[in-house]
Amino acid sequence: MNYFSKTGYKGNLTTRAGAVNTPTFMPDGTRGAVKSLTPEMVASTGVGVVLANTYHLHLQPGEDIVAELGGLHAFTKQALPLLTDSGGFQVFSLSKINKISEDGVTFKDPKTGDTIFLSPEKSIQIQITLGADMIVAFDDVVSLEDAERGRTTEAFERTHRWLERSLAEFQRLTRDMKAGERPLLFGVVQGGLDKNLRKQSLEIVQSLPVDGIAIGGLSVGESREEMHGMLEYLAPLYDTQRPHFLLGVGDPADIRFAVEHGIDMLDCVLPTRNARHGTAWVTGDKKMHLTNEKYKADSSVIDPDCDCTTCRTGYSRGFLRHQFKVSEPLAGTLVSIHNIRYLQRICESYRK
RNA sequence: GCAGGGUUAGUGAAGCGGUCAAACACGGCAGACUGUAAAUCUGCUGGCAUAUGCCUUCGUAGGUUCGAAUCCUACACCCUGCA
Repeated sequence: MNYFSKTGYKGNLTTRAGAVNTPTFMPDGTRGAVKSLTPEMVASTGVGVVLANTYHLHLQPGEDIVAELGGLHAFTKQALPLLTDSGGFQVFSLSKINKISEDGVTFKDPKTGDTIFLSPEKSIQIQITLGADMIVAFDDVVSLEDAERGRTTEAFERTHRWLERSLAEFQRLTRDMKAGERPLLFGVVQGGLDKNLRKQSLEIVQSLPVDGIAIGGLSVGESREEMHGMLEYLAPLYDTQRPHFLLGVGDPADIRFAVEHGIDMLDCVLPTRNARHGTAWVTGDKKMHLTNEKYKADSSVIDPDCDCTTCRTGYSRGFLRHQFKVSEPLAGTLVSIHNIRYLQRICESYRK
């Protein structure tokens, strides 16, 4: 029943900022903060790692400023181990404003007019300068539409070439670091919904001296069956000596499925975005729309079985609904705490 | 008292003879959101059936017209000038 015990990472994840129990859900603090939460609030949810994003922090305020202010931990006042995403996802999510070449990707921000260039080397440099404890190789993520146009193979191949470049740059920059000071590098597996490509990609990534394996290119709009099918297919192929990080997943049912199929780490914007939009998860993985009229005079907490700070403090559904209706940011904050805790509890339930 | 302007769905506000159950905004209701261009976006929002349909609405009461939220008359209330 507990597939995790058979395929999951065997040891605790050890980073230079401390050990992390797995499986673990990691909230996204894209621009250096988990939206609407203080580091104390984030810590109260029991999470072990917080993410930040290379693309966003490079654009603003710039990694040099972050470094000047003491690095990501000091800058964000976040003591928990930090993981930066490479900016590879922005190749997908900002595909309308970027241009991909073998060398790297050029982004043109339509708002600021800024042009930024990201390459495997550049992404690793930024992440090292930011001071993250775990970093991710710069990959080429394809959208479903692009996959239909046959870009999957191109992105798959490029991701591996870029991984070798990322790894070389990583080794160059960390050469003089002591073992305990060196951040961990994750390579990314691509291949779209093609099992053959996925298998090859996993073998290539696992053949390299990376510290962890990330599964990318899922949860980009494919069906749940397709995503689960791929996770099920990859599960027996994992090297259990290294942690497996499923990028961008998120939904309680997907987290359960992923963890039961050998995934050790997951990150997602869903708990915080849904929270800001008024949706909480409750026992049974059900969604609760707190803005619904039926909660107007509801004195119960979001989920009586939840041990998050929001539920334990006793904030009522009626109060939360009211704060949402009057657009008070506090509502999103309180529900973010609840949702992150909900996902973390799922992960904790799989730990031995 | 005289002259002029106004009264439109929960609110604000378009419309000024037919294609008007009536733009748009807000509010209301419901939903979506998966490595954050997302405190965002989508649908519905007179009533009843809900697929095309029917019924009652545009201050009130009459009238003109094949046809009125739109034109005319009277009345009610509000605003601005002059008394």
